[in-house]
Amino acid sequence: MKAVMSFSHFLLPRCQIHTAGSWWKKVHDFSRKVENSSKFQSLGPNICSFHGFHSKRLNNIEGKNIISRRVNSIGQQIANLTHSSLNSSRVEISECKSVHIEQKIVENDDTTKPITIIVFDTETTGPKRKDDRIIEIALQDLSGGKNSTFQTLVNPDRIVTNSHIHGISEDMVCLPEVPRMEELIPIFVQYVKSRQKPGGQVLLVSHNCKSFDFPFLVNEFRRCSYEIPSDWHFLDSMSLARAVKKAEGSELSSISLQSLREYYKIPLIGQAHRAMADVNVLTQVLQKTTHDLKLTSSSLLKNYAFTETSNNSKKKKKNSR
DNA sequence: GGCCCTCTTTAGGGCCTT
Repeated sequence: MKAVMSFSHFLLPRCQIHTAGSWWKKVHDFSRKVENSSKFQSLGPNICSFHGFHSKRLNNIEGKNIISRRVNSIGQQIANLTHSSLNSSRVEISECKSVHIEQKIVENDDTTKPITIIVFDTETTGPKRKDDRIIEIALQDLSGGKNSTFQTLVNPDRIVTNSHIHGISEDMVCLPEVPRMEELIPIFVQYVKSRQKPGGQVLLVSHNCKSFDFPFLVNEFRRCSYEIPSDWHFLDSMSLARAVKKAEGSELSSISLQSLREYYKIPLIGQAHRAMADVNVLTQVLQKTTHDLKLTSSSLLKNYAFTETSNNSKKKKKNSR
């Protein structure tokens, strides 16, 4: 018999810039909890601190001492920051009340390898992956529970050319208290690891992932001398949307996230093109599409997912033709 | 840029993401 994994839809707080001055404290609290938890310890010592993992790569880069000092001092910064020094919360790791909704995705048959599905979205300074930078990231672990969502603005140290799209301006991100990518990556990786079940797999889902979010993430990781963890699997939900559109009798007009939202009559909570608002929509779109296509989480992983390694191999094959 | 579709595959155009 196939087990059934319920998706939960999380209510606010999510789509807002949250209240005063708690973002570093929340990261700090989160880090401390994760470090102290037996679950986290079981994931391996390299993940247990901000500075511990991928240190070989980090030590090879120019200015390593500066970055190491910054990463190492995050805890101290958190402790030192006062509410009066911050105008708004930039990072949010939240504990949310969950609301069970009807849509479910059929869990994989192979229950020995539980799959953590995390929907994510990024906002950037522009559409060019080589030149532009990430300025906002939001994630939502569909298994729900404590700390199931994560969102943050990111300081890109450059002009934001497309505020008209997402409403994020330089005034909001080019601030000393907003974390830069090199500071955020360890926290980001640690968060994902903390959601991964022991011995399980992780599947990161976004819309247009292959051509947009994934290459942006790869570039940011490389720029900061980190590597995408080899056990991270990615899924582009556009491939599911194409399958739904192609299905007989489908009235889906296009495979954009907006069209999918309208097609499935999903209400928009928050501002479209803000990371967490889009994550909310995609979470529900994913439930609907997997339901329509009768896909299990293991079939998602097997038939639709890719890793950085598999993606590179495919590119090499293509280029060698 | 990657993917899909077609007026195709020795290619070109449109969609999608910001």
